Amino acid sequence: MAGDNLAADQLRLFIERCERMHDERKSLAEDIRDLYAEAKANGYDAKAIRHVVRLRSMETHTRQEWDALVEVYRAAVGC
Amino acid sequence: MAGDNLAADQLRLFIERCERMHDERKSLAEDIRDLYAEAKANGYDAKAIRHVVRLRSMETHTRQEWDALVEVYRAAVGC
Amino acid sequence: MAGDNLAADQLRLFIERCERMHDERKSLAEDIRDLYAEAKANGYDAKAIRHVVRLRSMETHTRQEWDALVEVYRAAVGC
Amino acid sequence: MAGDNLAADQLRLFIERCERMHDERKSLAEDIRDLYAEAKANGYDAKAIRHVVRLRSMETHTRQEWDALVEVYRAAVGC
DNA sequence: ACGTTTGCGCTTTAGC
DNA sequence: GCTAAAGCGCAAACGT
Repeated sequence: MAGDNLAADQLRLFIERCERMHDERKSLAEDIRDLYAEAKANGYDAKAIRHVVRLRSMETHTRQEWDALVEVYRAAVGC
Repeated sequence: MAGDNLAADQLRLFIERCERMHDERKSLAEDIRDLYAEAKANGYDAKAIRHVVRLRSMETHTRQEWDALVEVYRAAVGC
Repeated sequence: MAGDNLAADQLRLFIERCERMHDERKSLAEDIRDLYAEAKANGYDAKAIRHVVRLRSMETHTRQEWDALVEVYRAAVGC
Repeated sequence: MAGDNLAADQLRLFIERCERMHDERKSLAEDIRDLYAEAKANGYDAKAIRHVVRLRSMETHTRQEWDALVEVYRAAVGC
């Protein structure tokens, strides 16, 4: 029946849209990896950059809380 | 010293480029999430779609692995 | 031939030893997860504990270098 | 204050427990590494053994995934 | 809302 | 030394 084909087509189109977006995400992840490789090639520490990016993505007060918590834990073990 | 400021500026610019790409990735993740929400709103099963998308990409990977394994075996018997 | 059987048995035993050790590792990983769950239940921040454990696993001078580097990067972006 | 010291001690003990388990895991990883080295020394192909071990565990996983997918499809058509 | 489970990306190690 | 693979941690997603 035509209605079934139509429904199947709509579902197929939806799935294909999802696949395209997943591909985009994968592609973007590769671009990010390339950027960090470029950072490394220019003498920067990629791991440290990632760390700072993560810190900056936090809200200010969240970051301050995190810093304080880590200080407490480090003090507890003396390092 | 001016050199230090220059170096710090370059580092800052690099980190900001990284941040922008991370933001893009986050934005894309939200888009994907929205797409699945739209699927759900249209009566589709988001989980099933995710499963199918994953299977399609996984089969390729499995096939590649199989091809590689066959290559190993062929090499082992020299043919 | 008996020699072939012997050789095959030895290989099989070896593979089974490998599998057992992989299982042990998996089991240990579960134990670690449980421990962090217990930490959380007692009001500790599991993520912060992981962070400190990682820092402590570094050599002292490596950790100091890491701390210094992060300070430089954080200063560059002002956070 | 004494209460603070007590709390810090408890935290320290917890972190040390975590560290011990991490050490155990690291030690086990080394044991596995040694086992593969022994395999190589005995003329076995370590890579092939790893591959076989991985395949054995993967097949189980794949079968489970397949069973789950069949369940989804059966549910979709109500049988 | 919470805990569990799963997928995804980063890190590190092994092999070439 | 570089590329490929595997372990590991984190975070989002699903069910309770």
